[in-house]
Amino acid sequence: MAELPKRYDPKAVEPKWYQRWIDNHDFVANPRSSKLAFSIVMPPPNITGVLTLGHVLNDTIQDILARRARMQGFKVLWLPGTDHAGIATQSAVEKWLQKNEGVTRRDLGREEFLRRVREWQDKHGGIIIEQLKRLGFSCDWSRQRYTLDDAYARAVQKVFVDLYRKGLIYRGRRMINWDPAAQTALSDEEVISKRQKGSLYYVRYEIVEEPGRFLEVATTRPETIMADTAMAFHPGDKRYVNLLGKHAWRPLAREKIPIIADEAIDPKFGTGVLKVTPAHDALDFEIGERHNLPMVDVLHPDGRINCPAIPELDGLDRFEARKKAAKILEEKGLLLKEMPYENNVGFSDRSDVPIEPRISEQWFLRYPKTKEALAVVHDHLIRFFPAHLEKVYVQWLENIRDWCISRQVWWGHRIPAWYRNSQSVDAGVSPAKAKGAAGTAATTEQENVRVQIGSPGEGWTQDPDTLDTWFSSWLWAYETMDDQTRAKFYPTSVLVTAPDIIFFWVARMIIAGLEFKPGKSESDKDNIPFRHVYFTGLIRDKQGRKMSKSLGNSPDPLELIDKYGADGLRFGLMRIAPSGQDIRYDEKQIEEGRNFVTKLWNVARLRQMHGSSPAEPQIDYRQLSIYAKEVLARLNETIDAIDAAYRDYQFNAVAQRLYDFVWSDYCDWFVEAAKTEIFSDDEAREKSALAVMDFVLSAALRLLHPFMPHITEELWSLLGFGRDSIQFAPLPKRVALDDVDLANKRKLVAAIYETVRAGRNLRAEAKIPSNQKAQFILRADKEEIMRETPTMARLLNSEELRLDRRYKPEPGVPVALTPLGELFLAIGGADKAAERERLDKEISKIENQLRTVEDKLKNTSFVNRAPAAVVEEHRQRLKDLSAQLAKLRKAREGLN
RNA sequence: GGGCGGUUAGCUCAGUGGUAGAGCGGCUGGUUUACACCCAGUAGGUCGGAGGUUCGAACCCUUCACCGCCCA
Repeated sequence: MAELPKRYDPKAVEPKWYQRWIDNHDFVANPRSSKLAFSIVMPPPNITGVLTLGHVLNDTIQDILARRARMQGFKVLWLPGTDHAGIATQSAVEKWLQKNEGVTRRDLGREEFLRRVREWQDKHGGIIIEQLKRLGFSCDWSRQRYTLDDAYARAVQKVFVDLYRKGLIYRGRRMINWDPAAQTALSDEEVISKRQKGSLYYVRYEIVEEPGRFLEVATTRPETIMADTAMAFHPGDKRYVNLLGKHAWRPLAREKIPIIADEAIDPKFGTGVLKVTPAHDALDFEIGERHNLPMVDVLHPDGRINCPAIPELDGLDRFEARKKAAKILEEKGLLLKEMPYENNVGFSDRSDVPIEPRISEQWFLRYPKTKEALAVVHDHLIRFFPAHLEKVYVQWLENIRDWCISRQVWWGHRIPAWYRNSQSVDAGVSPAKAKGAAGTAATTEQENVRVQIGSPGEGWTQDPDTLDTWFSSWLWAYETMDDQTRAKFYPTSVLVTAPDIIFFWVARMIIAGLEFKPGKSESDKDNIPFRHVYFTGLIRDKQGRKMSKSLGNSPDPLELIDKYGADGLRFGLMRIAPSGQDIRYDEKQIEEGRNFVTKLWNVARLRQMHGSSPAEPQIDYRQLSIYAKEVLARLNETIDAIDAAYRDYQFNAVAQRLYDFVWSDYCDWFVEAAKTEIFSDDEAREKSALAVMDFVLSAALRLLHPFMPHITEELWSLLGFGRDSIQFAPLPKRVALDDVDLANKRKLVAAIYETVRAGRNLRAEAKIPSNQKAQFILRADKEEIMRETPTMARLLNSEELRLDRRYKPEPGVPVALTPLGELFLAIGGADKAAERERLDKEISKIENQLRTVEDKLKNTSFVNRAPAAVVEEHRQRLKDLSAQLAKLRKAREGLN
């Protein structure tokens, strides 16, 4: 067997194994397999995207689940793919075109622009997939899908047509969220409300019927005054009742507008009077509908003012116009005051600019199956981890509103609606067209509109708009699978995603599954898209800020892989990923992951230096040292703890347990103790120790494989464990440790390790350098430790550990109390003063502990009411502490 | 305004009723034949504040403060 290189080199090892796994088709899911199915669909990254730490976190968790399931004997499908990301991709390409060719998409025209996007997609779309592969992810790449695949696109169109025929999709003229930067409508979910500092302007409107009398209004948006079509107050507001039915002069674009009363007005806000601007505010729109007010739109789609009547404002950007309008009012003496003001403004999740509420004709979906979607989560057909996110989901579903699904974007799934007259086709972009009443399915179901896949024939023009990207990705859980695959792998086992897309994606996928029923029966159980949803945390920087491109605080995972290896990055990240909480990222933690990988490598090297390992390590229970029994018992505990943590998706707990077991239990204690045997002349003992090393190492590699696939495969292969890939090796089971004496043996080991710690402390206190051998004497009366003294001496780095039950130390010889007896550090010329000080410190520590226990036991209600076992435990502690104290005091007296 | 998380060592976080923990960082000593990406030792905490329940509270309850998220 080749010697292991002194250093582990992930750069050489990781690509080698990944290529081999791919060549062997190890990740391909065969739907005809007789094994039980385990499946995950990967949340598809955007084709515009590059790999972020968020992807690493998310997809590493999926890989861990997939790899563990393979080892548990499941047939695993992990289905990858990408998302066309309508607005994001279109914006990216538009930006690129503007920068490099100085042209807009309208300059190019729809066909040419789409050709350019596809070009761009072919060049950039695969980048993130290749990046994912560097992390060792075990996706079935033969099944890679794209939301614009032909079959997938047909499915999206079919779903649209079906929902339309069911009357759930309709076209309507409604108040929507308009993104003036991207120039498209958005759904409610894509609007993020942010606290904004601005001004509250107090404006005077003169009463038409009572010249000289004014109505005062507080508004944050003076630039929309030209669109006011009424003034309104609360019907119960006594200040204004006498004005009802009269009129006010609109101060900009001067015109008479009625004064009305409406319940929706908050009499406590501002002056209690509202300027009603139905075309530019959702609440005002409702008021306008109730009072049959005209709607005046004074904004261009890009957010500039559209009001030729006022040349000073016409064409100005809305925010410049706001200041300008205030100035004009001030000059007219109609601006009373301007107060600093903070309010919530809706921002576009896409462009990060303030949204304009705007009347526009769009396509909407009335969500089906909302009750069922609530029930499947409530009844735990679908479980959320962490569970508290169920409440967020419930809250959204209970207040659900129709989904605006059309986008004024060219890149995406074009809406399969056709119009007979091409002039009425500019849907959405111009709010002035389509003058019909508020739309319903009935109004759109005219002979001039057809909803179907493919053109009805000549004279028909397709709707120019595309569908919200989420209207395609809500089918991702099953439209990515062919029939056979679906029969085997749907519903999927678990979805791993971030909590910020719980509405965008998770909830909508559940609804889609329940509505379209892709499962093998009609029952909800067979049609839910996944059984579990695990929500990861969001990764923040050291200061707790979100990772963002603009802050530049987002590290490049590829650089991290170069520095620390994919396994190091994966493990480091997993160890700090608590369930349901955000993650503070610090590169130090990735470094620790790398260090752990190195530790594993080195302990394997040590093993390998002592000869080859058998393919299937066996242990002979009768030959086991007490240290071996201890480490095997700890292995059992680790296996149990890991199982429990996996059940709750506590990946950080799994990682931490493995880290502690390998580093502390195995390397620091067992291996060090076993060196006595490994280096001994007794061949049987050496063989037994090496067998235990192999046994535990083999188990640890398998337990670690899902977290760090490359190095575990490399070591599995180099050490010759098993003939096949570790990927399909069964996970280790608990070792049968049926020694009736196990508890006593473990107690002895604990006492020995405790004694070693005490001795090391004595050395350090006595300032004996680590490289200098020391002499210890244990004043003990336990025969059973006789044969353990060589091991203890090794662990203490001492020449020897002498047992002497009658040992009489010179005054000043440092002593420590251990569970095995008094341990003396034999040094010449002991420093009496230092020892005195050390003992005094020790004595007062014990005295304090003793006092606490005594006080408790003196408390009769404690003794009477606490469980007997607890009281007994305290009594025992009292005994132990008293004995220790007596010994310490005796040692201290000798120094007087 | 409603809802949900969080507040434990300098930092990042475990700990869900019975003696406060880990890693990192700090300090001390060390190239001990697996590992300086390491080994050994060590300092450091009135568990956000105040009440309550209990023999006993970091943990359960109430309330307040601060930080974060979601929804209006």
